[in-house]
Amino acid sequence: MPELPEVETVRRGLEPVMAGFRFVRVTQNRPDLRFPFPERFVERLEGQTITHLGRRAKYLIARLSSGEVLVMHLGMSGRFSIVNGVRPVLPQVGKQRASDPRLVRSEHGVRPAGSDPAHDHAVFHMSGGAVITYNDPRRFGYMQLIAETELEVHPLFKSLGVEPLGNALTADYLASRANGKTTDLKTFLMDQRIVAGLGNIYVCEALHRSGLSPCRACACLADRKGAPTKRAENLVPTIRSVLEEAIAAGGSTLRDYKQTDGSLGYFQHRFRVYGREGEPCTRENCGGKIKRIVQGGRSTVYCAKCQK
DNA sequence: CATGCCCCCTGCACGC
DNA sequence: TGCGTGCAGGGGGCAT
Repeated sequence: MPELPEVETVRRGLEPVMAGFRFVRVTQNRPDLRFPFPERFVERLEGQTITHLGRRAKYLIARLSSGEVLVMHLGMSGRFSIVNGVRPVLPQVGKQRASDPRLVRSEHGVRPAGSDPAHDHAVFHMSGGAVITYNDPRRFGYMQLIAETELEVHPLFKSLGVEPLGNALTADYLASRANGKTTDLKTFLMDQRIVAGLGNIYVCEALHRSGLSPCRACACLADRKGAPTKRAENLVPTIRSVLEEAIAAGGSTLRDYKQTDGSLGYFQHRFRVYGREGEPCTRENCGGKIKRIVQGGRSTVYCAKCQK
């Protein structure tokens, strides 16, 4: 699920129940996700107040009163869900319970439909009453505790590129980073050391909107003198607008629900290439056909007719 | 230092 | 119905 717009959507969902509140109780249900949970994870969180909940690239960053920051990455399938301190009301135990459509049976017993307790890896009970559950079937996500003073030099952050929605993303910047490189444009934009927060979907969408082929050499963003080309000038606002539209739409929901309150993002309905392999190009009067190729081990979808 | 490939893990859609 | 295959929003680590 999560590229920058999804992570930002999650951040906005969590902020009202995390920022300014204290971890009253923390439950850690397994030793590791992608990496082991930090040493004494529960102890280092319980009692701490979150003074700020921010985002850098695809990371959520909770600043703690202890001087540490809790860094959370959602990987491919990580999700947070919030229950506001009240247990969901379940119907009576008995015959009618088994047939209640709000409930399902699983190896974990009868549980609310849509819940997935097998992959609830951490639970935060906040002082405001919210119960925040981190669920991640694939466990590509992770959490780290880092001293706030070391955040910028930490290996996770020190080589991150610019925020695509910040002032640092300019045509000049792209040109200077792309100049002389032989990488293709798609892989270049996916590289978190260049632009931090873009992922497969939004790179494909931005390239289609800007009419640029993902196969083109990224060096096309700079001219012979290293100055930005028209392509670079065009690409920057396109990247921004795709991300901004996606955030405004609550991100994209690909499989089940995604936002912290369980509601759906709906930007996926505005994908112009992603998930449209084999379909006619969505560009007015193009008439091309959207195809899928593999670049850097990841799928790229694009229209070879209107993306040059 | 840069690039390419494999891998982590689970679930789901698809074809037979 | 059941099974095998391929694919999925990310990115670390290793060989070259």
